[in-house]
Amino acid sequence: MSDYKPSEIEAKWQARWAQDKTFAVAEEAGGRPKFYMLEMFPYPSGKLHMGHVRNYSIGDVMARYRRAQGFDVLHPMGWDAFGLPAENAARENNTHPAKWTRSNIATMRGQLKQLGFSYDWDRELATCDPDYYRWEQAVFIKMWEQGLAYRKKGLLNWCDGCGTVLANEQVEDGDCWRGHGPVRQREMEQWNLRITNYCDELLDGLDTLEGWPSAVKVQQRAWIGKSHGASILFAVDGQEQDIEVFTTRPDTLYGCTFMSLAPEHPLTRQLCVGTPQEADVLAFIDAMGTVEKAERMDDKTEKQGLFIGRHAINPVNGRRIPIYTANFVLADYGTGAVMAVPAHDQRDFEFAQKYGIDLQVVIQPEGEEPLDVATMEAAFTGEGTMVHSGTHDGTPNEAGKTAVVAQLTELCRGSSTINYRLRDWGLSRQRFWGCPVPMVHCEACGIVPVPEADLPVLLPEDVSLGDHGGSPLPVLESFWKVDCPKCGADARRDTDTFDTFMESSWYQVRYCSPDYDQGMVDPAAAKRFLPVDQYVGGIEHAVMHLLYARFYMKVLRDLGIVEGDEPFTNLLCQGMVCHETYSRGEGTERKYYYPNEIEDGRLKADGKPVDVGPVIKMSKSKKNTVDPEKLLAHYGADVARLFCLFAAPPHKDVDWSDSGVDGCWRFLSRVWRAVDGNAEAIKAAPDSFDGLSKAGKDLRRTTHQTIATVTDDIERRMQFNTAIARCMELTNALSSFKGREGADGAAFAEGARALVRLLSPFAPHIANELWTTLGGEGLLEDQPWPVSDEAVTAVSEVTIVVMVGGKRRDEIQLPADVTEDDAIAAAMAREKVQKWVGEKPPRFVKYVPGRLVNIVPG
RNA sequence: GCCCGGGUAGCCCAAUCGGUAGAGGCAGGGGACUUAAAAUCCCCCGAGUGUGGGUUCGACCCCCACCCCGGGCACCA
Repeated sequence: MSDYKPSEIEAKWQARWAQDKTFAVAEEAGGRPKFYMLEMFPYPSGKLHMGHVRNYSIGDVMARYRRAQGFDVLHPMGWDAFGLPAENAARENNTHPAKWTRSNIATMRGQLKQLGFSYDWDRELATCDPDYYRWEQAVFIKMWEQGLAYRKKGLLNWCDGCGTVLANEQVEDGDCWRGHGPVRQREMEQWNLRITNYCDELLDGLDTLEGWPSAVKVQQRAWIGKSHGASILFAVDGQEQDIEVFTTRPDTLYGCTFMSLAPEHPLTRQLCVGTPQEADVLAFIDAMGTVEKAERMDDKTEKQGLFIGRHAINPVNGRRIPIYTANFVLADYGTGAVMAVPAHDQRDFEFAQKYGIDLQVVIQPEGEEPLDVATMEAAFTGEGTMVHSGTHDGTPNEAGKTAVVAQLTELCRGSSTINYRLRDWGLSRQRFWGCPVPMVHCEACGIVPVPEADLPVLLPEDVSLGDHGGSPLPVLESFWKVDCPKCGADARRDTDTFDTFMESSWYQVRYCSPDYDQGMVDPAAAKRFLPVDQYVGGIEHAVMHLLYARFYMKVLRDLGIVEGDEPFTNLLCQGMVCHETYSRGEGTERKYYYPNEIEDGRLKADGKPVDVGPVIKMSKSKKNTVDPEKLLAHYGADVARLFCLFAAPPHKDVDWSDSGVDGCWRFLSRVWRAVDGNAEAIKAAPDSFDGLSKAGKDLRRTTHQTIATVTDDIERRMQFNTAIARCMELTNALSSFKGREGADGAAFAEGARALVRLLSPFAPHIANELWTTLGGEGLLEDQPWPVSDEAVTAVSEVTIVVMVGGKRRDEIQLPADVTEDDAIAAAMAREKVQKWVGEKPPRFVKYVPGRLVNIVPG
């Protein structure tokens, strides 16, 4: 027998898989069903981290299992290769984003191959490849033709010092991250996609996604934020001007005593002109512009605002109400204007209290003391009856909502409305390392798309980024200077690039036919493989990526490029990989240490203790990461994969533990000894189980039960930790089993072969090696998945627990097919049971077949 | 504050439909092997399920209230 040496076997099988193209999908479907397994592709940041190892280990189990079940499995991998980190790294290291990115891809591809994942590497794609993004450009032009893409003004972080737009993450405390002074908001034309056209479909579609975690669906529903209400027009006193508000509480309209406008609302600036308050209001608007959004959003921030010098007229009672601008009113929700009802809205209440504005109660809670504006300590937001509401008095407020809207409709001053929180998708990024926008701006013709024959618009790769924070494209004449495709005059190419969520919104489509050069996807391939049957990734993408991808799918469907409504049928969100932290020092001086610098709570370098912090998500900043490279070098891929899967079920967080890794190493070593150490006996074992011993029967039962539970754990329960535990159990059973000859030898051989196959999705290298050792021909991947034989798992006798009054008092062995009456009789006959039951006939007897008898004494 | 998870042995985790709380691993104790150690093998120890109520013949599981931890969020009119 040899020792288990992963370094000697893993590379060998990886080479074999690559050479045989084991994981390539058959060109034509041979009558087999397809299974499209996809894990979220990584951003090529440098090296793999443990989160990747876990994500891809989970996906690989599912892919390998489905393949074993006879599916044509599509399991691709690629690179989400555009993004800001590449630009930053390029500036720091004086290199080019493309070079940095491609070098990272090479490193990470090597690591993935070392882990032995079952990808079809021929389908690998990188989103920064022109053959990829050209289709994004082509489809974008189609979206523009359909009116789905449009331009509108948006606010951007502008740094005067750099003369560029900054991403949110490049703004630190309102200042430019490169120390070039304050950042101000500047309006610029931006490309947008009308995702809001699909609000209802995106919302209703969630109900069809039974294979998605409810947490993700809940978050998406909240993000779309559909609410029913009314839009109401208020006239401005003395002006030819209406203000439109959105409210979910039209029933409180009679209680409206003032109006609040967002500081950014155009009317705020416009209406104050010529009033004594003008200067103050303009100062307030500017002041609000510099306050960080996060701070304004914080509910602890005090309500702030001021009168803008104008009044509005309540359309139902003619009341003249002051117009305020207020910090808590959001410009981009609803209409950016709020009818304030301080008696029945807590925010309006606080604002009114602060600025001494009148309250008017219009909803009276049923059966309680009348509300008194003088003594109210909070707004009343509950249900009740309408009062001080003209003809609506006495109406329950719910019914009042419709009644007031009807009244407004008659007056032509309002209507029933549905409002969504979701806003259109802003696409333009003033960045370099992204997909160029395939549009030309011509003075005469306006916006002109780049003709299809001229696609792709290539991102130049031979430019210097310079040391300002911005993109070189606007100053790169060879890039932006073009002739208008329509009239031929001098024109300017759009120098923005797309949000990188664009590329990740359709990569699952491109994988179906990554080399297709007639369009985004070969229709036949799309028909064969879409949608993704199982998607695996982090919960952090619950909203943005997963919502954009769903939207994009619907757009592609409407453009006739793909069929189907949803991109991902089943979704699994895996938990984070966590580790405790080690540090010293106080506050900002605190210095962190990597786990491998620590031994027994002490820094190896000086032998002195460090502060051991809580178990939190692995991150570079806290240095609580474990390097997959070292782990791979020391234990090999199978152990690394196994530990990630064994430590916790996929959706839960994993606490990294070195001792747990050791345990997995020991387990695979035990498997090795049990199988490799008995290879000759296993190979020589007969086929027949005639004359099996009692122990042999038990082993066979264990084998077949393990097959059944592991299969169920993988396929239905997606609980790989228990599947591995079952494999450990079977290993233990094999290790302690003595028989090697005759029928018992056959039972041992059966168990060993089953173990190897069951283990193969988790630890494919050792499984293949042992399979070969046992004389297996070809690859283990081509062997069928074992099937549990119910005749073997069946038991002749069962242990029935006898409870008296709900407490366990005895147990009895009975034939498995015992009847209820016989089981109860057998239980009653027991001396121990009699003692607890007493003389009287029992009040109640419950029999759970094969499990227990519960006798409740009289 | 609101929404979504989670709290089981010293630790990570099982208990699948409301039916014996313990499968698996780690750690700990004892033993075997060894000159010794490592490795390996065998045996053992261990909680009554965050807290308090309730429903039930029976509750880790269902209901109510509360505590703690994690994640998410929208002052959304």
